[in-house]
Amino acid sequence: MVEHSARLDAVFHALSDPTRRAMLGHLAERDCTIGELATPFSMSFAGASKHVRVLERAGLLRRRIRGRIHQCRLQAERLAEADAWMRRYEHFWNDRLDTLEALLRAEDTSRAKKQKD
Amino acid sequence: MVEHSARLDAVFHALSDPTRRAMLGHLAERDCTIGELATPFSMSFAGASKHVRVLERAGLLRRRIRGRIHQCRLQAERLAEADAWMRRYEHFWNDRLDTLEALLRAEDTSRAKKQKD
DNA sequence: GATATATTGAACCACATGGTTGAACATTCC
DNA sequence: GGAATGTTCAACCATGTGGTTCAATATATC
Repeated sequence: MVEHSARLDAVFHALSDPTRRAMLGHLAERDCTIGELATPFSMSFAGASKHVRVLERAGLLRRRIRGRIHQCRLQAERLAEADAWMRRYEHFWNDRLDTLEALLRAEDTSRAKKQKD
Repeated sequence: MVEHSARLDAVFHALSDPTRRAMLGHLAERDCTIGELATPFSMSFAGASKHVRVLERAGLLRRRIRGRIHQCRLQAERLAEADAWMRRYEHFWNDRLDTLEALLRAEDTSRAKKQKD
């Protein structure tokens, strides 16, 4: 497996802040300028700019500078990497369902037996 | 939607450190004591203990104290929550494939046309 | 050229982080 | 009881974090 480690560090760190997650939410609907990303949060422009840079360094958005406007676009490949990491644990959170399913199957079997008897 | 925000903060923060991700990797294979979690990393016992607490507070592991031994078990529900959050973006990282597919289809169509001509 | 707009940079603050060390605690073993 | 084992606590350190403010830069508009 490739050495994704530092990348995952950056992505998970970027996602660990609710402001940044909300920014990604906005970017999911449409491309945004820094200003548009800043205004929903009662926060200084410079503060928002820092958050955007964290997202950018994590590879979660791409910035296109057109004149004085910085247009940001969601870039989800790194999210995919992070998701791939998480899915290695998928069967752990499905186990309860699996167990339940097994129980139901066993119940059916015993009921079928009873009917035969 | 429920207010998962603080939980997601904690989970993503916990995942943003490579040592902690590796610890989860070990826990995925078998339950471990704090000592077993600490030894693979050239790190003090107390340091490992801190990491474990971060994972515990994020709800990613459960600790069962039996005498002087603290047995840790992976608990993946919170991973599932984080994964659910990420999958809202799933179509973004599938878009490239979709686009490629569309291009291939278009190419086929135009080739078919040429053959007709 | 002057002014308004969009963004970053730099300096700062309070606080959290990842790490250490050494002492303390609790339990098990001899 | 005494010694070894497994773990945490407390204090400390260097660095990073999320936030601010104010100045600087670059572009657009009048």
